[in-house]
Amino acid sequence: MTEPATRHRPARRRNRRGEGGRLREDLLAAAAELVEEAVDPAAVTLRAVADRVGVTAPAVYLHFTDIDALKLAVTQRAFTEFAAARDRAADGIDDPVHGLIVRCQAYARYAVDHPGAYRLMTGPELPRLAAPDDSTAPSVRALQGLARSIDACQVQGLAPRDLAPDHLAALVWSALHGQVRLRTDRPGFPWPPLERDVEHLLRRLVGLPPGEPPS
Amino acid sequence: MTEPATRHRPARRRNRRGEGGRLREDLLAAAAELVEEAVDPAAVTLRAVADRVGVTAPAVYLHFTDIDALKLAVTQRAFTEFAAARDRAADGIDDPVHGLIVRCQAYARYAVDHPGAYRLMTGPELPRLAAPDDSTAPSVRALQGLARSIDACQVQGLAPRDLAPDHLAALVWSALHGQVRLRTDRPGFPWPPLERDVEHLLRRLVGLPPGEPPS
DNA sequence: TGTACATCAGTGAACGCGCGTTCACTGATGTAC
DNA sequence: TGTACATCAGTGAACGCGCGTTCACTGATGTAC
Repeated sequence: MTEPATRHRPARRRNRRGEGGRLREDLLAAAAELVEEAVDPAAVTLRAVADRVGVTAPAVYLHFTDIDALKLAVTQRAFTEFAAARDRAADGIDDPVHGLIVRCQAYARYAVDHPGAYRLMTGPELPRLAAPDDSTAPSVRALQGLARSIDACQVQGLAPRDLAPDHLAALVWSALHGQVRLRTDRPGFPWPPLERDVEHLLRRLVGLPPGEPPS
Repeated sequence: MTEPATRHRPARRRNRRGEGGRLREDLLAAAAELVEEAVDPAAVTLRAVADRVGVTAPAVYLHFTDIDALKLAVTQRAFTEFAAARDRAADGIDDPVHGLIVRCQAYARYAVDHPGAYRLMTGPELPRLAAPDDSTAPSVRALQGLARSIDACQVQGLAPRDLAPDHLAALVWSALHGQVRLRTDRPGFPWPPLERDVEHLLRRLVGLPPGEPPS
């Protein structure tokens, strides 16, 4: 079923003295690759990561206290990249409605294109890896940003005030999450284009006025 | 971290001749229990199931060809129960709007109350266990039922026809899925009451008229 | 009603596997003199 | 400029564990006579 982990270990040169830290980067990159390739998150093992880098298993302990620390580091890096992708998409957009839609589209696009990282960030594994605060903080911050975007639309009269921005943000977030997870887990289903669906969700949930598609 | 699997094996009497089939039921029940208890689906192992029943591991092979067959049987049973719970909730309701809302609330309620079974039914594991048709058929059938409910609302003029029932059904399904999965995976978040959120989602996505809450 | 026997419902021991983790070590390389 | 040496960046072998799966077996029990 799964390939044995001891395969294709590439030739690798030992780092020079003082450059041992490079292995840390290599391990993170390899782990991120495996997270994306593996359908089953349990397939991301310490030995598989070490093997992909071309190093023996104990070498991982030079930079991480255990396999959980490595996974947590991968997750934290993913959160940073994820947030950056959303910021990049909304960069320079002034219209709050347009900005809200584009941000949510970027959310869904990144998640669908990085299903492994997204699973790690939102799945049941993170609470086990991180302290309660660390595991919820990034999501809570993203949610607050979403609530602010919705509030901006409401303040400018572009959306009705019938539900609090916080509450709407939670509804939108969960709807986006469902879109992403179902598309990832049921790829055989004839899904409509992602960006259009996200726009539909937003317009309907937030009550945005109909307008030309932003993308 | 996890309890060793070889714990608390209860005293168990061997079944009488001709009643060996009871073990099959016991195994299914024990596996379903473990599915609900385990945060990590990988913790539902053949040995853990056998141990819970009070039987040695090889006894499982008396009734299932391998561990995947057991998991698949658990999943199929869950699908049946899940559908029955929705039917039960909507039983005797004539108003299509009310029926639609109640059905979706029953969907979300069952899923939140049986997170393990729901994960098995909608997660990435099922496609590996079952043939493509078997893995999508129950969801597709449920989705068609949802589309019919939405269509009924549209036909009676209780919802706008601005989006096809199929498309709306997919949007609603994914939104429910997101609600359920996030509530399950981030239980620390201050979620509003589930039934109210489901009603909000439906009214907004489908465009139902505001009305008194059905529950 | 009593007994031999076939069958049924499992058991017990063993296998190879990959896992995370430990420990003592090695060999290249920068640095001090 | 040459050399001794400390340090760095890993290696290699081994551990105990739980896993799924196999195989030969055993002991209770229903049935045929």
